[in-house]
Amino acid sequence: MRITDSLIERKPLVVLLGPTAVGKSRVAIMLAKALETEVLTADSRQVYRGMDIGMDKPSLEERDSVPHRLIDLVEPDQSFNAGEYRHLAVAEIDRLHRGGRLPLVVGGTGLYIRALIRGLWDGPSADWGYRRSLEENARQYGRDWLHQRLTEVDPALAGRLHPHDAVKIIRGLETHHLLGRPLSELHRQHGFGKSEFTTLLIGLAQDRDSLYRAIDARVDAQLKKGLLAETQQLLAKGYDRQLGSMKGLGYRQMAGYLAGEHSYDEAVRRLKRDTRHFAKRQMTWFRKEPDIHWLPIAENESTDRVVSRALDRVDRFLGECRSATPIAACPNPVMING
RNA sequence: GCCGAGGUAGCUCAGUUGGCAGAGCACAGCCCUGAAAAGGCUGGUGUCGACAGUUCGAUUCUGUCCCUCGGCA
Repeated sequence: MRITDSLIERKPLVVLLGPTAVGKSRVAIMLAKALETEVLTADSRQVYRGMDIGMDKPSLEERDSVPHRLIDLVEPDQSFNAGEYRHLAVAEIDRLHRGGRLPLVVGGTGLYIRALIRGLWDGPSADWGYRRSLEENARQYGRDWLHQRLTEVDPALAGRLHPHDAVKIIRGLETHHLLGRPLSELHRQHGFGKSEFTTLLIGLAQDRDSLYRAIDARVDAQLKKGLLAETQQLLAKGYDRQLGSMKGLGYRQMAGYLAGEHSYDEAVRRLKRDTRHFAKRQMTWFRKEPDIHWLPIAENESTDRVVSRALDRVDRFLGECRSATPIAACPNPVMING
């Protein structure tokens, strides 16, 4: 399906999101075929090469049938972040638009999706050397030391963050260190207010119990496919357990077992539990995201049926977009990002 | 049937020398602007097995009963 130039001007974008194990990837492949487009993954973990089973990447056959972009971008010991993601994703979307295609973004990383459709403040990425020195100081002077430092340079942000939330406190200190300005002020200026795309957000929703059953089943399937062996290979290549990528679900728990910290059964129990907790956090995030069109799906509902319901929604979206003369009348009102 | 141990939160259990019950796990709610599958916060009313007695007051003491698990028959 090609879309017309007048439509392309509006930069239409379809995003398929939802918690882990809800079946996004399966639906996405069929949706992409129907729309004659590609799958742009919005998953902070599928960017790592060699992490296939744990990150539940689509199979090679699936990737053969429909091009998947924005996966396998870096090695597990390389850093990646929301800013890079946005940069690359915008380029892919642009490429598809130029070819008259409707871009389809699929994923469960809430921040990446938000960053893509509403932007990020224009700041520096991580300074790992500085972060490590802050962590070292925190170890030496106590848990509240970082928070006290942040109170000195950015009291507004410090007031908003819990004293134990070291990751976000460190980002605030880092920004002040690099730019000399409080992060809270830069955030306020950005405000997530602008969207450069006309976006349809489709959320796949499943009732909690059946989603949890799906998670358990998927973990069992991942183990069967060789999650443990994959973890061993990654460790053997020298990827340390402390790496962000190795802290991903699956590798973290398997590495704990391999290090003799707990039994295999305990690793499996933890993996299932942690995956449930993760799914829950995803749902909390998405609940707050505005303008998501939720598709409730039944436990035994076929992928075909879900896809056809999603396609109906996409058709309606394109129709609304087409008939709307002023851009503001599009379903997801946009302000063109100057 | 007899002897022993036990019945307290969804689960495993602690505890109350008698004064409106508490941990771990599970579960739920939430925060989030370049680490985001990361990181962080919050949440415990539960006929303390049932009934009766003693007591100002019983989940705690006493009695009877019911149930579970061992052992002996």
